[in-house]
Amino acid sequence: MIYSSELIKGTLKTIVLQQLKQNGKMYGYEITQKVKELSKERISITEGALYPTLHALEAEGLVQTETEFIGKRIRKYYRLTPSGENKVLEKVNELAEFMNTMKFILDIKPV
Amino acid sequence: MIYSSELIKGTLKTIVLQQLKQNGKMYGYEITQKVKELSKERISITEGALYPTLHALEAEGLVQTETEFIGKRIRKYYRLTPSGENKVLEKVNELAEFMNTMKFILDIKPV
DNA sequence: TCTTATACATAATGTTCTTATGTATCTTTG
DNA sequence: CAAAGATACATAAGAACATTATGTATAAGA
Repeated sequence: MIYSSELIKGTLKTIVLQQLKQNGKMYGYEITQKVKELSKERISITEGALYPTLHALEAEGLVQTETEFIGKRIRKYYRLTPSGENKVLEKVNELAEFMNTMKFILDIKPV
Repeated sequence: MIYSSELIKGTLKTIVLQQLKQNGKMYGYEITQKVKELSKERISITEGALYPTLHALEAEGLVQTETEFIGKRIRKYYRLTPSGENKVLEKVNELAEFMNTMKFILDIKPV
């Protein structure tokens, strides 16, 4: 079952930042594949969503980039800046608390 | 701490439907107050978000309304239709699974 | 050689929220 | 008793963020 896209809304930045935290440096396409794999095909990050998000994170100073050439093909790596390191902790904590609140409100039993 | 609004995105319909399931019938303002109370002030549903959502749920046939007068003031009660009863189960299950997937991806430890 | 995968990016569009505004009644407080 | 705040509905303009479509280009596999 693929999660309906509206659920991803609001969590995309957090997912991206946490992936960068866990893996040091990653390029865009790699992030989409990693998230697809981790979610067992249930979360697909579209390119139209990912790239603007990465550019926004860079503009906010939360990530920095380095460009590499693999043969002739460009590859743009992203990694967290120090302020990105702080931000990811905040974002993940907030989401964790939000999910607990939602479980309470929706009366969802632990598995 | 108030949850940043982007987290609510995509979960509002589910929250509203589940409230109606738990409480039988409710009016709009009552839903905002109940959710505020349950979330310990951390989730505020704005009227600009709530009323269009309720109207959309009605247009989709998931809820039906009955209007009451309290003195001279109107009060519009919403309750689930049979198809709304099915939908709320779907939506809550999907959200529960999504949250489990997110916990896994974000490496969030159980409390 | 053709298709699929890799890899970036942007633009038009759609959805859904926030913020602002509007109307009106009821209750509390100085 | 007048003003302020709470109750209760609703809509419109604007912002935010995603989808879908499109574009460019290289690499790998059938």
